Amino acid sequence: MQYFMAKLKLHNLKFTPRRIAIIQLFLSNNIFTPEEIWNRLKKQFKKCGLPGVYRNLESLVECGILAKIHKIDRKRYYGLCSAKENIHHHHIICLQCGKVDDISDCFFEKKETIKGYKLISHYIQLNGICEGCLNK
Amino acid sequence: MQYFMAKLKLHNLKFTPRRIAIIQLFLSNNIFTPEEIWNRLKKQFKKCGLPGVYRNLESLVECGILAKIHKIDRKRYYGLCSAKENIHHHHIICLQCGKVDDISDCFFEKKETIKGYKLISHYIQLNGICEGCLNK
DNA sequence: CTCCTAAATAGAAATAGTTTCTATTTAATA
DNA sequence: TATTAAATAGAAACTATTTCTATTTAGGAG
Repeated sequence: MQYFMAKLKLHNLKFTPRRIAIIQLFLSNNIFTPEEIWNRLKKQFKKCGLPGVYRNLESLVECGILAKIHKIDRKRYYGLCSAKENIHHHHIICLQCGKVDDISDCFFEKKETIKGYKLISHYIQLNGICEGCLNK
Repeated sequence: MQYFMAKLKLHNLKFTPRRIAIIQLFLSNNIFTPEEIWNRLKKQFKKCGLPGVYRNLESLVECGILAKIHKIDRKRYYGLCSAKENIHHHHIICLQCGKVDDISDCFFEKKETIKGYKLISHYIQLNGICEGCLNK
């Protein structure tokens, strides 16, 4: 928790009960949609607004604690991001348990051009089954 | 146009004026959101519904004429897909003119596992500046 | 410990993007 | 030309997300 507190502080964000609860939910290493987070928070806090959840998830991304995960269902997912800040990396998620891991080995990072295009940015999302789930 | 007609036929889709118009818009090689397509179609057809545009774009993807393009702005984009059907490929888009090209050279295609995860699927979106725009 | 201020919050309402539904029309075969 | 599956418009519903306003709170300064 100290680690997260430091990250928040670095970005002038406060260490609120709401945020502690959100971070704790993510410590399971699962990915969640804003609504899933909201449903869980409502059990802990009798007052709890969905817009607040959206805001918190976004600020946690800003300070590098969470990462946005894109799936085909057009919902937003978030997961813990363990990579050092500002280091180019992507994420692989386990389709079974929702676990997220960082992938720093990126084919496109060094490429300057591809098919005549000057590469500016890219987005990679990997989906798989994690070791734990494979061994079940 | 013959080419597209054949693709549509293969999927039991009709060659309607609406679809011809949509395909023609994409022949510029640009990417468009459903709403952008709709705005352009409204000039040609006095009656024209947005749901119909959505349906058409989806069916054109189904038969391999268009590809879905993902950008960060949470809107749906579509672009012409020139790749042969069922061939694993990704897309690179020009951030300046919106041109789309296919990338068949994929680093992850042969990889079976990565970081202990058994790879199931992946999504790659490349953004760059095309040769034409670079030379301007 | 108390005051202060920027940041966080709830809740209501608005917005944006997309989908569903129903009735009508049309393309492309027989 | 008749037939029928597919395509359509338009209205309405729906879902995810954002904006707005007023109130509350965390955490540093004194």
